[in-house]
This record gives sequence, C-alpha cells and structure tokens, in this order.
Amino acid sequence: MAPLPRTFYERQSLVVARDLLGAKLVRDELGVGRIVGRIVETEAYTGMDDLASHGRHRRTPRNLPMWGEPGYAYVYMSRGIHWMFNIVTEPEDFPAAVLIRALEPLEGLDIIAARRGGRNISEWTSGPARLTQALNIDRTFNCVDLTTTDAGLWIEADLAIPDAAVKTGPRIGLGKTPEPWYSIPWRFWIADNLHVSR
DNA sequence: CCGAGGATTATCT
DNA sequence: GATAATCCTCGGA
Repeated sequence: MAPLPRTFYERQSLVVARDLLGAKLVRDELGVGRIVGRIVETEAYTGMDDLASHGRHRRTPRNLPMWGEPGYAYVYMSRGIHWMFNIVTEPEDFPAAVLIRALEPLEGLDIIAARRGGRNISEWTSGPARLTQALNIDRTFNCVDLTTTDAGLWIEADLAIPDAAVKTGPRIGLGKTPEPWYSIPWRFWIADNLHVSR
C-alpha cells in the first residue's frame, strides 16, 4: 500500500483529521522492525484565528513547518519531556496541522511492549506522547515528508470509518485558551475504541 | 476510583 | 519569566 498523497493533506484540517481515522501509521525502524498502528483519535488545529494553535503566532522557528507544504511532519516537545506528532495540512502559507492523539496497535506489538513496559495494552499508544514513545518518534522527524517511505514513517489508507462511528468533542489540554476555541469540537475519535485517550 | 502535583526544557512575550 | 496540544505516581477514600 502506497503512502497517502499530498492532495489528501491539502484540504481543510477538519476534513483531514476526520478522514485520518482508520488509516494506518507505519513506522519502519531500521534495525528494529516495523511498527504499525491504526489512527483512532486526532485533533485539528487550523489558521491564525485558532487561538489554541501554534499557528496563532506569526512564523516562528518552532511553528515554521505548519506554514509549509502539506504532508510533512510537525514534531515538537511539550512540557520539556514529551514529543507530539502532527501532520501539516492545508495549502502552503496557511498554518494548520492535525495532531495524532491515539493509535490502535496492529504490528510490532513486542517492540511496543518493550518500550511501554509493564502496562496494559490500552495504555500503550492512547495519548499523543505515548504513541511517540511507542514508535520512537522524536525531533529528528520534524519536517520529514510523510508522502514517501524515505524517512521510515508514513500513512496508508485502510479502514473507512462511517460517520455513525465518528465522535467529536473539544480538544484536550488547551489550558487558558479563550472561547470559542476552548470548546469547539475539533477532536475526532472512533466510537467505543479501546485505545482512545481519556 | 479520583484529584493533585511533579518532571523538565523549548519557546515566546 | 511564564507557560505549555502530557504522563505518571502518589495519597486519600
């Protein structure tokens, strides 16, 4: 299966976030193996008006990938300890991205188990920082092209999730973000999936 | 079961 | 200098 093409990501963040549900995130790690997870939870961040998004600022060294071409990775550190994995969306010069919040482990379960040691399987990849630990994604993936397999990280279409199985709600962890951005339902997840974050 | 607080550093005002 | 698109542990019930 080929990686999803750039045209997939060059649409509104809200549409991309919803359509990524059910797709596979594939990590081909040299010397380690192949780790695959189904995307079960996402969040959309879009435009300078979105006061919860890093794109609310002008171009800065950190958010620069969000202003670039769609289909590239935007990886940044949160709280000094956690890596967050996003995919840049919408046309160039418009700051937007989709945060991948949770995966359902499909392949490489032994590798994930070793990295997420001792916990219940539902805690392996059910959170944005948990899945970057499981897949060993860090800042070296910032700005890599996800529409090729070159970087060892890409996304493939797989399950189509019907509207009836898609749930929406406010985004998580926004702190003091003002309304309406604090409560706007730009978080998407697959209903009743065990691997969605709390 | 639930809520509080600490870890730890890049980033922006 | 304050804050952050989080996770984990611990204490109390």
